[in-house]
Amino acid sequence: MSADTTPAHQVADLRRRIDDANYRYYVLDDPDIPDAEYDRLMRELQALEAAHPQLVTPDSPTRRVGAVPSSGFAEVRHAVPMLSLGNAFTDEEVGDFVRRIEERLGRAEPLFSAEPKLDGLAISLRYEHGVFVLGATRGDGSTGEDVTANLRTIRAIPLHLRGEGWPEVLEVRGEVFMPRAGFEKYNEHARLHGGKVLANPRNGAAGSLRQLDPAITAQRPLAFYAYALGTVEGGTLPDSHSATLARFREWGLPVSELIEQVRGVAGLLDYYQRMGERRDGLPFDIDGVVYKLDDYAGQREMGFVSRAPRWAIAHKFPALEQSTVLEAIDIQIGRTGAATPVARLRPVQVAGVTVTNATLHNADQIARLDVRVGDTVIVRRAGDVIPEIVRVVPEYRDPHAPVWRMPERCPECGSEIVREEGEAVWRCSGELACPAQRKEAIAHFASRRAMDIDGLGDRWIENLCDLGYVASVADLYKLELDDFLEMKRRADERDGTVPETVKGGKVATKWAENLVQAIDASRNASLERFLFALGIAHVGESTAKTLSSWLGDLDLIRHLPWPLFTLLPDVGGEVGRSIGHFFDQPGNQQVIDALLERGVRIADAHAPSPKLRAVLDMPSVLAAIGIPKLTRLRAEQLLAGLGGGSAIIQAQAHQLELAGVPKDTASALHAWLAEPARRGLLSASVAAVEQLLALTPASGNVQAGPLDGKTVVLTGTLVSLTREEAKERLEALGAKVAGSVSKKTAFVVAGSEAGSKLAKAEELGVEIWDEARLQAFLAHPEAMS
DNA sequence: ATGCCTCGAGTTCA
DNA sequence: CTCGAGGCAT
Repeated sequence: MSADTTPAHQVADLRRRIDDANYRYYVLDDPDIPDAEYDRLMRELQALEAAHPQLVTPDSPTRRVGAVPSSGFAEVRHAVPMLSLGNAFTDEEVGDFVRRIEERLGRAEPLFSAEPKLDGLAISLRYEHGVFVLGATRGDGSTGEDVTANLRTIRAIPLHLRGEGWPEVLEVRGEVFMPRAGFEKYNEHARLHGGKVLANPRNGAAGSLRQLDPAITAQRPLAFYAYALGTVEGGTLPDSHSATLARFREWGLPVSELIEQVRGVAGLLDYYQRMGERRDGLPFDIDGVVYKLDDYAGQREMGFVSRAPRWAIAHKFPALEQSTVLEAIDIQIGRTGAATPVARLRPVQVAGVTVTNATLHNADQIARLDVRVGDTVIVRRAGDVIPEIVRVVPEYRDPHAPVWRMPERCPECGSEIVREEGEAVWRCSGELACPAQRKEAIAHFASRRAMDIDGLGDRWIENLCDLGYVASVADLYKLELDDFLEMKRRADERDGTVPETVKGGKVATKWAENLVQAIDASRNASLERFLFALGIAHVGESTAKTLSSWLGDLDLIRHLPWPLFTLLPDVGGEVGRSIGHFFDQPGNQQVIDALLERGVRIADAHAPSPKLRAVLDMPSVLAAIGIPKLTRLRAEQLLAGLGGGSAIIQAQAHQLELAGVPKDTASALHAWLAEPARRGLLSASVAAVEQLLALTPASGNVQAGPLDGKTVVLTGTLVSLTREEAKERLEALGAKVAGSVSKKTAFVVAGSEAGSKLAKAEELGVEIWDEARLQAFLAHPEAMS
């Protein structure tokens, strides 16, 4: 056995490699070994130390957990007090801060260190001869609690310093925090296993350090950044803050990469602005930034006011959370009848805007939060723009406030509000008898992505409906200029508003002319948009496109038995039935007839796509109908045995069995067929298969696109073309343009200011194209793969 | 049956 | 953007 494979050497080697791995991960942010490898090293070290207990040292990485649970925390006095910071909320306050320093020091634009203000817990770490010996919370600034055992479990905190040149005693101050990803993951795990769910990352970090059992702290995903100096004995440090932080890094202490050196008020405010923009994208929560005068001589000269230094200040971001009072919960009825509770709030400023409404999603959400009218609630505007109610403040609850219940009747039409078995949403059962659903249906029909009737907004739709000009979307196409003007006159009269006038005192009419023209322009519609505009449940843009491109003709679609729809990609039983149900309603067919009568034309009707031949087979249709026990395989046998689809309807039970179908399947089929409506559906479906086959061209111009079968995703802002144009051009080459990134995505086109989708793509290792690459590809699609 | 992956639907404010 | 839920691959 050679000298460097003795247990002592092996232990030393393993410890060095583990320390290096931690250093690369937490300080350099550049891990070089996978987690599994790290775990392997740790296990190896544990095994060696178990076999050779004499080799165990207190600063071994295996000793991070090991202390027994304590019954309380000892007090620790901070020799150098841990400071609190003054706050600035406005640019003026920052200007005042800088001016005070410049005046007292007699220097213009001194150098500042600008740092993110982490939302965690301030702590102090004491290293003696390079070994971590004591860690304490801030407490009241002069006395904190000894949480050494808990801090030892945090991998970002080195148990001994690297390199050389550290003073005999070094106190490092910094922030312990919980990165968002770790917080989410921890909570997900806790929810699944019935553990304690943490309210937010900040509370998570604080609570974790106050655990009496370090083994619990070890489970929590905590991290640490150093940002200040405490006591120093027996050694010297550089004469500036930024140089000290650089030294910290060399010694293996993690320091945020976001810290910068800036000058002048403009430099400070620019940093604040940039951090504000990046805030949502950071892996941890920050509640502002901190500016510190960089040179220690200047800091000493500035001194303190009470406990806060005059040489540093925290510039806070506007609060993302605010409390306000929930004044009412209203019910909003959507296009599909969904009854959505909306919180009416006492107006409050959140992250720079006034919030008065917030969605409560559905009744379950209200029950979860236990929100009641009159409650004081916390409102948040997080990464997205949409405000939400985070929780109620139970202390301010009126003890007599009743639990909120979904009203039994629709506030718009009085119909019953019902909930489907197993569904989350409650719906108004009034359908098109409900004025709210009618208005929403019309608004959807007219919307940009549907028929695109420019200028027909909510206000006009409301008036047209309320004053009886329009009951269905078809009525839009019989309106004339005078109808609009009369409608406006009556609306003004009703509301007591004064009609708008143009020069010369005449009543304004241009808006009405524009509307008539916009409605006329919408008469030429593509089948895809028209189908989408109808507002069939489960048929959005994508499904409308599928129906249009595969079937091609409105007349065909509106009379097709529903099982046929399920042959198309992404259309299953639920969606197929929904389409069929829509066209089964005589009222809907009448509306379509009226639209066509009043001049709506489908611009791009065509024969069914040749692609249809590949999927158009009788067994699939039979299997889709949902006859008990009748799988595709059985359907095939059945058809072979009976010699055709229509024979099934006439067949007696024993004939079915003769056809080679098991007894139970045969009797199930027979029982199913007993109902006339089902026989009708079956025979119509069988006939439709034949008809469709006859209509579908055998083959044809199914040319292979270079992107056939590939899914691509667009994100960010493109300069040379709009997102719509890019989508169309990619689709023309055979691509499917999806809205979210997954591992199946072929590539992501990232424009400027790309956000989460780009991050997701990077995470999944999906190919990323910039705009130039897209342009090059579109110019010569055949040249690239 | 289970677990992705998409799609549909609903939502706020300037 | 985010949920819920449908479709489909495994």
